[in-house]
Amino acid sequence: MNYEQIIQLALERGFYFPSCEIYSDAPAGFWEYGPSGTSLKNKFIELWRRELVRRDRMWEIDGSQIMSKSVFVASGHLSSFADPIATCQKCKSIFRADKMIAEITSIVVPESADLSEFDTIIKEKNVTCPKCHGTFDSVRKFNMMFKVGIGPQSEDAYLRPETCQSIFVDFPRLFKTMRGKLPIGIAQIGKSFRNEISPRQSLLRLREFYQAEIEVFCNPNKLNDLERFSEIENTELRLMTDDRIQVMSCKEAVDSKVLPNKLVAYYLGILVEFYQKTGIDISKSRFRKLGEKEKAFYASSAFDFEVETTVGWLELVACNYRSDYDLKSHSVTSKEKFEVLDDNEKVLPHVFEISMGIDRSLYTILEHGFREDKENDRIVLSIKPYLAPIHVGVLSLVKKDGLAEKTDEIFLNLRRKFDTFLDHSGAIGRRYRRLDEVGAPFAITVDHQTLQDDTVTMRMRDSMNQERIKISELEHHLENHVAYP
RNA sequence: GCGGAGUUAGUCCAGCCCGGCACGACGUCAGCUUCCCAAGCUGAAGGUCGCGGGUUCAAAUCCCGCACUCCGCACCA
Repeated sequence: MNYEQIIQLALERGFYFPSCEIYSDAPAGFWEYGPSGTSLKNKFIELWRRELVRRDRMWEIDGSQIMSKSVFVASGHLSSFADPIATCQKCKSIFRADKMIAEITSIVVPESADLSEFDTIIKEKNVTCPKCHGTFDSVRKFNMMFKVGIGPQSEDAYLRPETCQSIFVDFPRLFKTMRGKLPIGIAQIGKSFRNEISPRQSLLRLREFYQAEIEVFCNPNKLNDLERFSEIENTELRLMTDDRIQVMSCKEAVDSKVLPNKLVAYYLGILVEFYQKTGIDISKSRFRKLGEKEKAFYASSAFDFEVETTVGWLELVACNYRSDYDLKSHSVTSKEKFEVLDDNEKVLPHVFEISMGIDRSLYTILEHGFREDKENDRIVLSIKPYLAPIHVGVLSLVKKDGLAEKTDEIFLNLRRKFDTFLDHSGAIGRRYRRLDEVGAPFAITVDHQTLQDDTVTMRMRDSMNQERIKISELEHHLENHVAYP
C-alpha cells in the first residue's frame, strides 16, 4: 500500500481530485473534495467537535478568511512569514538568501534581517550564483500570504495564513459576552491560505487547506491547577525527545518534566484520545518536541503530532505554547485591552494552541485504513463505520420478482437517517467490491427469502460475513453500529 | 525555483523512432442471464491525444514555448 494507490482510489472513488483540472492554467496546490471525500471530512469534523470542542466545553467560532493588514502587522506575519530570496540575473535560479550566504561565507545573517544587510554582504564578499556564478539582483522578500485588494480602491488585505488570528482578534468580545472563565478553549474550523513555493503530494502540501485550530487561553500562573487533568492522567503519550520515543502516561510525563505542565499534558491527552477514534494507527505516531531552530516565531515550546505514512513522517498537528505573544501584540497594535479577571487577579492570558491539518489527517485515515485483500481479490477501506462516506449499501440480489421494489421500500425508510447507496444493477459481488472501496461498513441485500419472512442479509465489510436480520430491526441495528463512540 | 522523467477515454496503456481513420484492456451504462462475492452473452456511451504556436497537403507523431504531475534538490508556522 502506498501513496500512489491512495491517490488512485481518491480519484476513482470521488474522495479528492485536482481543482480546475479541465483548464490548462490550473495552478498547483489546489484540490477539491468529491462526494466521498466531503462525507468523510464532515464526519471527521463531527468527531473533532465531539472529542475536543464539546468534551472540553470550548467555544467554536467561524471567522472570515480575509483579514485586514493590521492583523498581520500585529501577528508578525507581514514581516516574518516571508523568506529573503536572491535571484540570479543570469540563470534566474532562486536561492534563500540567508542560507546561501551562510553556506558560502559562513556569515550568519538572521532570516529576519533588513534586506539591505543581505545585499551588503553579497556585494562585500562577492557572492555569486552557486550554479552559474552570475551576479544577483537585490534581495527581496517572498511573503507567503496571498494579498487581496478590497473595494474599488483595492485596499490591502490578506487571506489568512492560519485560522487562529480571528480567535485572538475576537477574544476580548467573546470573553466578555460569553461569560468566559480561564482556562477556556476557542476553536475554529476553516480554510487557510499559504502561497507555497512548491506545493506537492495532493492533500499533503496545499496552498488552500483546512485547519481545525484550538486556542486555549489560560492563566500562566495556574498551568498545574487543572481539575480535569484526572480524566486523562493515565492516557498514554508517545513522546519523542532526543531522537527517542518514550511511552508514558500523561501523569508520568508531567512528573518527570518531559511535559512542562498539566495543562499541556491534558490537551495532548485529549488530542491523542481523539486520534485513536479516527482509526489512525497510534503505534505509528509520536509527539515530537521541536528544537529551538524548528519552532515557529511565536512559539516558546512546541510539540508536533506526527504520524508515519508511506511518504514518511507527516505532521498532522502543531501544538504550540504561544505564551502572550499574540494577545500582547494585538493589544499594542489595536489599543484594545486583552487582560481579563481570573479569581480577581488581572491577567493577560497565555495561549496554548492545537493546530490541526484536516487534509493531512484525512489522507492518513485513508492510508492507514487501506487494505489490499489479496485472498479475495479486493481493495477494502477499513475505516471506522462512523467516518465511512457510505454507511450502508442497499442492494437487490436480482431485479425481478419484486425484489427491486422491496429494496426501494427499505431504502426510502433508511435514507434520511444514514448515508445510503441504492444499487440494483450488475453482479452482486461487483457491487460489494465497490462498496468495500469507499469503506461502506455494511451492505444489506434483499433476496427471495425477504419476500417470505421480511428479513434481509447484512454483509460486513471487513469479514465479508453475513447475517440475517429482520427489516424491522434494521434501523436500530445500524444506529448502534454507525454511532460515534 | 532548479535538475530528471512523464502527460493519449473514469483507470491502465499501445501508437511516436519512420507524419496518413487513435488500438486494446479494465471500468461505466442498457438489455439478457444469475438465489450472495469483480462469472457469462449482446449492445452502447465515453477523446480539445496536457495547453499554445510553428513546419507540412496532412501532426498524437517532427520543432519551439508554456503548464501540470511524479522523483530528487531547495522550501515548508
